[in-house]
Amino acid sequence: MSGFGPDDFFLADCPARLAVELIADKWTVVVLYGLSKGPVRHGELIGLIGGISRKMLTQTLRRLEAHGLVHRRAYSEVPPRVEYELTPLGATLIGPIHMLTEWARANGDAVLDALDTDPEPVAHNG
Amino acid sequence: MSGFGPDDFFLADCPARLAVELIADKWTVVVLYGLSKGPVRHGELIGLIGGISRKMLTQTLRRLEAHGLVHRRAYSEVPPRVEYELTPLGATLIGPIHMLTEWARANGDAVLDALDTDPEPVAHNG
DNA sequence: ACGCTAGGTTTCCGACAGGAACCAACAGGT
DNA sequence: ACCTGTTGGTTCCTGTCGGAAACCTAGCGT
Repeated sequence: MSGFGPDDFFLADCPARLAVELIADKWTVVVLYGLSKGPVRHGELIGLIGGISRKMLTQTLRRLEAHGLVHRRAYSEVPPRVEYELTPLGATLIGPIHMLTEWARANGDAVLDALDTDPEPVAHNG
Repeated sequence: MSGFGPDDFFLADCPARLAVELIADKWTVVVLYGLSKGPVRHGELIGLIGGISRKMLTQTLRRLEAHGLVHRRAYSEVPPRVEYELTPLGATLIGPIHMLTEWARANGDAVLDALDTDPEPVAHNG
């Protein structure tokens, strides 16, 4: 009746679930989007992504790097220069990510409108 | 230079960013996936989604409801029965969500493999 | 000698996730 | 009449995490 197969990533620790939890994160989607058009520097991302802190950006990039989605290229220059780039595996995410961002662009206003419209007192419990 | 337009949802509080942050969340993606095939009861989702607690499920559903993506239908029966269903707006998310879950199914193993393979000491700073 | 730049880490504190226990409402058994 | 089971939800407590600001490293220009 459920319509789902038994391996449908509902199991808490299956690889698919872990993969989703890796990218279903407040900053990860935006960072991946920022990387989707080619190599970008740390500082560029800081300036590009409004509201992110260096700490969270580094943390997010490290996690993606550890999972093989992002490659970190540090040049031995002064001042230091570091570029981040999607790996081939990471590049397979561009499609899904862009679908999400396109959806957000198309429906962001509707979602915000609902916040003001919905509050009819519906009484969730008694 | 950047290749991004100025409205490219990098601004911290633009509707697109808020919409992404609404669904880019540990549980939200899995819950939306659980709803993607039709109305589901609260208890069904609890049994279906490994690892989620009643509290987090309720919280996630309420947030989606407030943003107009999910509709809550409570039947006045005993014991109580509550069904959750995607709204038309919520249904527009099925495509993006399924792309994500398909990606996760296809690449989950690769992502986990990278965790064991990568740890070459790369020296991120000095 | 000093400050600037660029990437990163450390410190501190408030907020939130998560689990367990509790609550409400009524049907049905005894 | 009383107790129990079912279902959905909330409350309480604690550990962890996010976020801002300060600090660190290393060379180059002046």
